[in-house]
Amino acid sequence: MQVIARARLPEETVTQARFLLGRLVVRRLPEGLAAGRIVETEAYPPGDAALHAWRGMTRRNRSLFLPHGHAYVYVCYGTAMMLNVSSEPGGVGAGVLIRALAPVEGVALMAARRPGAKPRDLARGPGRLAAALGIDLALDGIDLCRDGALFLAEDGAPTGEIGISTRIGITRDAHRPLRFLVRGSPFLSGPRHLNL
DNA sequence: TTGACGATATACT
DNA sequence: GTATATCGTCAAA
Repeated sequence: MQVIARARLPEETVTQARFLLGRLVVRRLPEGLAAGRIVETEAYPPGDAALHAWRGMTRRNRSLFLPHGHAYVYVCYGTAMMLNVSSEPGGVGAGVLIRALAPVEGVALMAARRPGAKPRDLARGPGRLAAALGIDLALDGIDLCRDGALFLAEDGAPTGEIGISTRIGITRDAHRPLRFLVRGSPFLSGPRHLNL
């Protein structure tokens, strides 16, 4: 398992969203290591009306304007935390939402943070994934291309076939095919008919 | 299996 | 006051 260096991570938003499929999100918790393989992402490229940075920088979305490979963590609907990877050069403001993980390591640690959840549901959905890995606002803005509390890694495993669909839960620019997924994964969120 | 609903942080009208 | 990149719970079918 190797940390993904910034030079290896694609800068362009859609390219990065596809690249991240099959890669690992690694979290260092006090109790130990927890990691999951990314099976679902959504791209929010520059100019997209559903992108938080669309109307400019605010205190919440400022991490989107960091150079590609930094974490943008925010609270959605007051209760769920969302993990994004910033994309594009510094100052542009764009990112990729991580929507679902296949648990790989530290499954017991994730289960402890998601009481009552079935193994398949541990990190199925952006809010669930963040809860399972103990991701909170303290991690907003950290560099995901360096070994630390939270980072991206790869282990050379084949990604599998990639499927494409419209994004979930948005209204503006809802028709754009910017959701990417690993076909056939049991850990995908969203309605089945979108997971082809 | 599907659909409605409330919780509630942040931004915008 | 209204909208939102969600989730868990509950009820009906």
